[in-house]
Amino acid sequence: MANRKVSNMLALAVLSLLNEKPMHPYEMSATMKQRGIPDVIKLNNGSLYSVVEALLKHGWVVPLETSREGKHPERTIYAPTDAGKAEFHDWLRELIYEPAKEYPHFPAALAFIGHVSPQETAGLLDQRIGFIRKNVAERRAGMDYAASQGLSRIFLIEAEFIVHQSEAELKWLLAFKEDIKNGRLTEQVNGETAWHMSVPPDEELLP
Amino acid sequence: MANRKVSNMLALAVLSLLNEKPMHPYEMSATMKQRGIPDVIKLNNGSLYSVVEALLKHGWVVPLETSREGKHPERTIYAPTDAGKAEFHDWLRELIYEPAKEYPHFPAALAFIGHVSPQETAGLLDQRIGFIRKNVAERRAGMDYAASQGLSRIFLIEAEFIVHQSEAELKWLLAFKEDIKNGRLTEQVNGETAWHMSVPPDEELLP
DNA sequence: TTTCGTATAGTCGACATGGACTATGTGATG
DNA sequence: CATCACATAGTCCATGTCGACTATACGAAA
Repeated sequence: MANRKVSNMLALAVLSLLNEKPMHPYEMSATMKQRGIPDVIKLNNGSLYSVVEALLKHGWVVPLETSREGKHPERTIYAPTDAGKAEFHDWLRELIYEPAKEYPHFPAALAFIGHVSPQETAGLLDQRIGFIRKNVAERRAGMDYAASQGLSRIFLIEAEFIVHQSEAELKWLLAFKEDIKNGRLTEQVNGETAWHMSVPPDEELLP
Repeated sequence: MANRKVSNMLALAVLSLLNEKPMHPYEMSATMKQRGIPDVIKLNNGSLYSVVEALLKHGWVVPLETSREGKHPERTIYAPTDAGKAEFHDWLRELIYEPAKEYPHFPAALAFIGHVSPQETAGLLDQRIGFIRKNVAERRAGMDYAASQGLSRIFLIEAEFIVHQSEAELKWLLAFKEDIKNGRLTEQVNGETAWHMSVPPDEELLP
């Protein structure tokens, strides 16, 4: 993947918004909130301003004018440069066609699940299942409401994806729990149910 | 979720390794690589040393001894404290039962897909599908090899999860492509196929 | 025998991140 | 009618992160 000079995903959102019309950072923030962007891109004040600063430094945006309203701090309104527009289009396409190398926490934690007993693991998985079901229900409700207001499906497509992946995770969690309960991953060690943990003698695991 | 004093997942791996036996950072790094940890936790030199430093500062680990081999730099061997062991167990459990709030790139990019034409999107999705199929095949091969060497399934459980989620994504990508091709998301705008993009008049999208 | 790749072991510094903070105006609430 | 919460607009800075770099040793290839 190309090494983006500004890699924070907030910058993608900023470029997208400026492609619609010039804005000052605070308006970007408000617009993003209204559109639910913070559900998929971590938004916080400090990062937004420093990301805009970075975009400026690399010539993707330029200040158009600065104004002030009453005694509020001064506002700087930014517009995208041609290079900024090109960067946006190129970056967006790359994000779609090339899977990013990411490190979600859950699979990482699974790598150490041997440190938790099978019974306790089953209980923890139950709690996770509860949380995810709740998240899915909430997201579904939000989607239904937005659709009922006349918003096209294409604007909700990222929520569709997230719900789909969450449901896949639910399926996997239930199957994993079943495998624990049915003893397909465990053995009896002096009366206790423990993970079946055999390791090749030489640890020759790198083909 | 509890605010971990050291939140980098590398720290979890470090604590896990030190729970087995005291080590110096370079040995941790080598052991992690041998076990395939870098597939699920981003490992890099600089981060490892600063994470160990942070663990030390917060009292999760202590230096046991420092030694040197020839003219190589000095090595500091660390051991976990009781607090460090407790932190490890608590953190690991939390990661299992509570879904983390994460921001993967793909759904974020989907939120801006309106900026790419339906036809081009279909092409990009095809490329993504190709990449993911390749990743799945490679991971499967690695799992099969490890299993053939006698490694228990529980040590491969994170790879199982990742493959499962990747296959779910593939399914979704194919369905999305179908919806584009069948015109379930598009309309004709002066001869061109474009996304159907209606927005409620008032943008009253926050219930 | 020089050079190349790789293992050993760790340091450094530029940049990114995000929580906390400043300061003002305004509508609501008790 | 005081104060509380929230909107407006942005700054600051302690930490965290990670690529690049240092320096030594050693076997193999050229």
